[in-house]
Amino acid sequence: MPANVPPTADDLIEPLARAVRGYYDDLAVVALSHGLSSSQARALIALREPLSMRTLADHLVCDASNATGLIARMEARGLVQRTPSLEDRRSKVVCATSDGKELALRIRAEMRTVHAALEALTPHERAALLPLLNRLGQLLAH
Amino acid sequence: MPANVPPTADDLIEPLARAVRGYYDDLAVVALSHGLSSSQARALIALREPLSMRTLADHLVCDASNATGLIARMEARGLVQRTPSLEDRRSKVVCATSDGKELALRIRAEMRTVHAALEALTPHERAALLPLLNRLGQLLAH
DNA sequence: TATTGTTATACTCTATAACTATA
DNA sequence: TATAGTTATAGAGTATAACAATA
Repeated sequence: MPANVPPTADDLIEPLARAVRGYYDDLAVVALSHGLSSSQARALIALREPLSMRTLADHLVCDASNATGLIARMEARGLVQRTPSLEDRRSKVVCATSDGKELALRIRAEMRTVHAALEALTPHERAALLPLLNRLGQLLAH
Repeated sequence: MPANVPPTADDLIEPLARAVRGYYDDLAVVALSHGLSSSQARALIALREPLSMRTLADHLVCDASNATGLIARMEARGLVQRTPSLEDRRSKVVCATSDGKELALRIRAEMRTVHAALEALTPHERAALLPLLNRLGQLLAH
């Protein structure tokens, strides 16, 4: 048995990248099966809470003009809705419709590879992983 | 203190999604700063080892015709190279050039949010996280 | 017959630039 | 002046269909 040296941040990069890629591939496949691009899936997931166009574009790390087209297509499909903001007359608020919310839930539920992976973990592993994921999520949110 | 009930797979989905999103956003921003799209960055990272066009397309979860255009643009930029396969004359092998390999390393190194997050973890947390990420990565690889 | 890679086509994603309305 | 959203435009990503070469 080697000396019990704690791993460095660099030691974690590669395993983290693999896990992330596995998750993202699953999401892309499931979203595609519902006719959603990855961007649309990300937008729909972000729209659990209503957001302004500006905030949504920031969240998607894309230009505002891109968000316009993206949301316009999703609105034409009945997944989201734009309404004028009451506070700032320049601004619009985007909400997921009931159809949109339902689709978001279904996509999340149909990510079988991810679900299977998490269920394959032992209760002990899950208990150890949860606080670490919460920590990571907090630290990674810019 | 509440009863020590181990978390279910569902309890982990949301924290996992947040962590993944943080990682992926960081990657997209850094890749963009080098003029690479997310797809190109994914391809370049996948090309640590030479792959056939077919295998690469499978890896990127996209159609083969898409891989053709993607790799053609990267080849024009000198990041990758296509050579005929010696074993199967229908097939081509894609390799990252030295420029391509260097760029992949730089992108990985410049993901400062991810690095900072991993470095903010305590040695104990890192030691606990490493085997869990390896498990997850293995389970998520389809 | 099946598979690998490509081309042609059409649509979506994305950034830049220019514009209107509002702050 | 600065900001929110849109439109126009151009280049990149993506799937479908059809094709040539090879297995």
